[in-house]
Amino acid sequence: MSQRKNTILKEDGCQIHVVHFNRVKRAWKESIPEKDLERLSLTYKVMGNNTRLKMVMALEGGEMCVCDLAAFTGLSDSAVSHQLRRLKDLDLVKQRRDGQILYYSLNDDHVAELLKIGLDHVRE
Amino acid sequence: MSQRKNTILKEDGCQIHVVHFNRVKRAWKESIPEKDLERLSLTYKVMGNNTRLKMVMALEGGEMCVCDLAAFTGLSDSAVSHQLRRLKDLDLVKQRRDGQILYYSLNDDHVAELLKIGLDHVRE
DNA sequence: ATCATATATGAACATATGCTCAGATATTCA
DNA sequence: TGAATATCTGAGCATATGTTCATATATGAT
Repeated sequence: MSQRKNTILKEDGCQIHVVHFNRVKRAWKESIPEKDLERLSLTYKVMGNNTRLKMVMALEGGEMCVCDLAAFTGLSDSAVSHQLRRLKDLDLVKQRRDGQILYYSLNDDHVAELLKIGLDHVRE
Repeated sequence: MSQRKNTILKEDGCQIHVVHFNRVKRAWKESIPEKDLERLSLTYKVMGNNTRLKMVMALEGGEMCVCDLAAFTGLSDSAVSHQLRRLKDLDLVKQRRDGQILYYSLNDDHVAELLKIGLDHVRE
């Protein structure tokens, strides 16, 4: 294995400098479609915020409505509603209407699994 | 269960309006320490970015050095180095030096698990 | 219908984030 | 030792993000 950077001329004419071009090629070949990557990173990103993460963790204990989550987080109903929409856009939570009240809950158990593994990691 | 907002006077003197105060109290009681939450949300946040996520997924296939990751992502060595530091600060990756070359790899299998569950969720 | 309640939405603004660039470290080799 | 290579770091800047505020929509009660 070479221990020095090699200059590679890619098909598109660009020059790059790498130590292990075979590893780069493998990574390219194994990489998932850009669209999937985009959605995956959005999924982590949406959990990667104190407010939203608090909300998601609260919903682990059962469904709650917007104003409950606002009281819980100490934010305005509006702020909570904005964040709930982001969580819903990525299918992390779902909603159920009962009259004027919208009840939010975790969408599936992937979310709880992500929380569990994340916590395991943080506490290791 | 009441279907109307109730006005609650908290111990700190603040008034809040909630439908289900018991649920809010339970969520408070079950919530994790702020410091853990902060680190947990940082962990998701650091994965919630296209560049860093690409890098982490590439490292699933084995260790790579900075310039390999730069070539893989199409970014500068500097940009990659900055992002690797963020990943390392949260113990998502570790490094090993061999001469001038620093090899980065996934720190533990929590990372791979997070990737797997995230992908399951996105592809559901 | 009209009004009150619960939630959603868009604009605006302050802060955070990601990249680039210039220069600093660290390691190897002559 | 000094030059070359690989990576790191801090500042700066353009863009993204999170909250507030004002207002809109949806449901229920009178």
